[in-house]
Amino acid sequence: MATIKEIAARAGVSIGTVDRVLHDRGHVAPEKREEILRLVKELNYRPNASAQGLIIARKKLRFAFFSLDPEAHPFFRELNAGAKKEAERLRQYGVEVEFYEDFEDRVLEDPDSLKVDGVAMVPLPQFDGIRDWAIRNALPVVAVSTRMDGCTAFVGCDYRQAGRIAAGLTAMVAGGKGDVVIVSEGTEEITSFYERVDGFRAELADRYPRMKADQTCFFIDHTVKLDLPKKRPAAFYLVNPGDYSICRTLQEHYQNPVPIITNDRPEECRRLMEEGIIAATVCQQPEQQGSLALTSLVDLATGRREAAGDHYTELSIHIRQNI
Amino acid sequence: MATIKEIAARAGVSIGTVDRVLHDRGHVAPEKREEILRLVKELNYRPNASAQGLIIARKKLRFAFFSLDPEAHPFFRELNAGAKKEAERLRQYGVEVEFYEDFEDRVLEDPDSLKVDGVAMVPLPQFDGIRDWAIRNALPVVAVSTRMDGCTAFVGCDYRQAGRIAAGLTAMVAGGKGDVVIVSEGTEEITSFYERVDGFRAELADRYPRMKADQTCFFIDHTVKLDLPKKRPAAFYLVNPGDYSICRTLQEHYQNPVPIITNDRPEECRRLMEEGIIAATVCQQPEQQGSLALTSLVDLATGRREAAGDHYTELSIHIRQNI
DNA sequence: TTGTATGCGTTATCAC
DNA sequence: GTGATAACGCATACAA
Repeated sequence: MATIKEIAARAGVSIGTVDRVLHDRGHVAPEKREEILRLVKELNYRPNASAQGLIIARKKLRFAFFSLDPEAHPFFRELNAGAKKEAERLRQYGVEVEFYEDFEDRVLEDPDSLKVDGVAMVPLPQFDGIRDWAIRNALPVVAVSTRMDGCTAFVGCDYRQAGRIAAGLTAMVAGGKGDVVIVSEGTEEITSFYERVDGFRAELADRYPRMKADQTCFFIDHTVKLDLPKKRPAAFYLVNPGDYSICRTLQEHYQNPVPIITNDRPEECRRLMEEGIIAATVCQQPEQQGSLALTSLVDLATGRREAAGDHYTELSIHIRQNI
Repeated sequence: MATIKEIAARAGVSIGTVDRVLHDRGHVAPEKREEILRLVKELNYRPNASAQGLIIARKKLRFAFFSLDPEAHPFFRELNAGAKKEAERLRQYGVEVEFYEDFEDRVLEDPDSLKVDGVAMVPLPQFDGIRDWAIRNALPVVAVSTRMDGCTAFVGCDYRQAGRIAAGLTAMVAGGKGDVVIVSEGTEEITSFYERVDGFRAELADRYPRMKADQTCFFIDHTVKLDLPKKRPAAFYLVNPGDYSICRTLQEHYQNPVPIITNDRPEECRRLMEEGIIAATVCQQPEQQGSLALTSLVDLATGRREAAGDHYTELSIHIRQNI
């Protein structure tokens, strides 16, 4: 591998001059500049990543990760786990990460006490203060799982596509025809809900003309029973449930069990797949989202502007054979 | 982050002494040793990865990757691409990788001309000479995609599990009952073939008593037609095809198209999924295999013995909505 | 048994 | 406009 030293030697200059050319800092004679750039190309020079890492380490970068306790929703267990694993890896490069998973934390009222070079957060109203503070201080802000105004980068999945994939799976289990009932917890239509449903219906309309999903049942504490249609549907699409045990209720409602397609796969979901109650699930890789949020922050804080923008995690399909 | 220097300062010794303790090289007074270990724990010391990378870079590691031209099988296109991408990344850490994709290469007859610190290879008889040479010279050998005697590590998927997943998908499209016909190219029963079929049948036997897959049809140039049963099967399981266009032949053979489940997803397979001819495929992440083979080699060559053994890539499911 | 010096490749500062 | 040099954290050879 070519080094800066080698290029300097060949060009008959010092490493300082090479460095100035590489970083476009001027103060270099045009002909020397040309010669150096020629050598860079010829030797296919790439800066040594370890050496650069050592330089970055002396910046002593610190970041804050705002999320929620897994009790709020199983999604956060995996998200936080992924972020913490990545934080441990980044620690080996001299980067530190603080985690806030609690609305009670006093940092929320006193953002100035945060001594960090950037923040990642799940967009929740409680964190708006932190976000605004970060934007005012020109610090990078990464939104995780849902988009947010004013953020530097977004890490999450394409919920519409997730809905489309769920539709494809539903068609598989239903033989490409019949009525699908959409089931969801609570009543509020959050982004992850309506984008998935939107994609789901769009895919049915585009590719499965013999299927439809007109009815939506919301439940709280399994009271979904009341709303279920008399006629056995071809499948259920269970959108972002916090509590998967609703599946048992759905399972027992008709003579023949109705196949269930759902999203994500926390522990409870895995068990139900194992039992054959959930036919398939579409996952958004929450652990990867946690990890990616932090690596994006590092990239942004070290001036890699290409880290700004959207980062989509892959959507994976799981059935009982690849839980 | 704590550094060796900080630990040395706190323990009242020099960094040389701390280093000797960390690497268990002896020649340290017991009480100093204890104190240093205590501090390491207390400060949760982790060596800086960039600094270590800089040390590794001066070893000027070189590896050789033996594979085949994509013409031999589409699998190699993705495998090689993944390996080359990783090689480019490793180059930033001062590691160089040579690629051999040709049986004609004269290195195969003269392994001693290889100046490398380890090799990765797809286990093919043509590479046996290289493998034996590497073993004689105590160099790490990584087998990719198929296991091999004498290798230090294996990178690939669990073909039996792949077969089981394919069975699960087949059951989904077939409604959990009916006869499945297994279709495969050529006549030779290579590992990837029989392990997948083995897993496929085992899964049907374990979980889908109303299904079976007794018949296997081998084809060369679409002559499979001759062997297909009169009665329309519930599904086809197309095992490791080099040429996916056989799907069109299968597709047209019966009045109603029979759903096809297959493995892997090179370009040709993606197109057929797009058209709705292939219902689903189980993929072994060939790109990740290429990448992982090289990172494992680096780990082995730098003394991380835990890199020895088996590395399984994830098995992913793809349908037309997540091609 | 212990400490010191050197170098890895890059960045950045400073003197000329 | 240019070059010399220190520093990042670690490993190691060598001196004491």
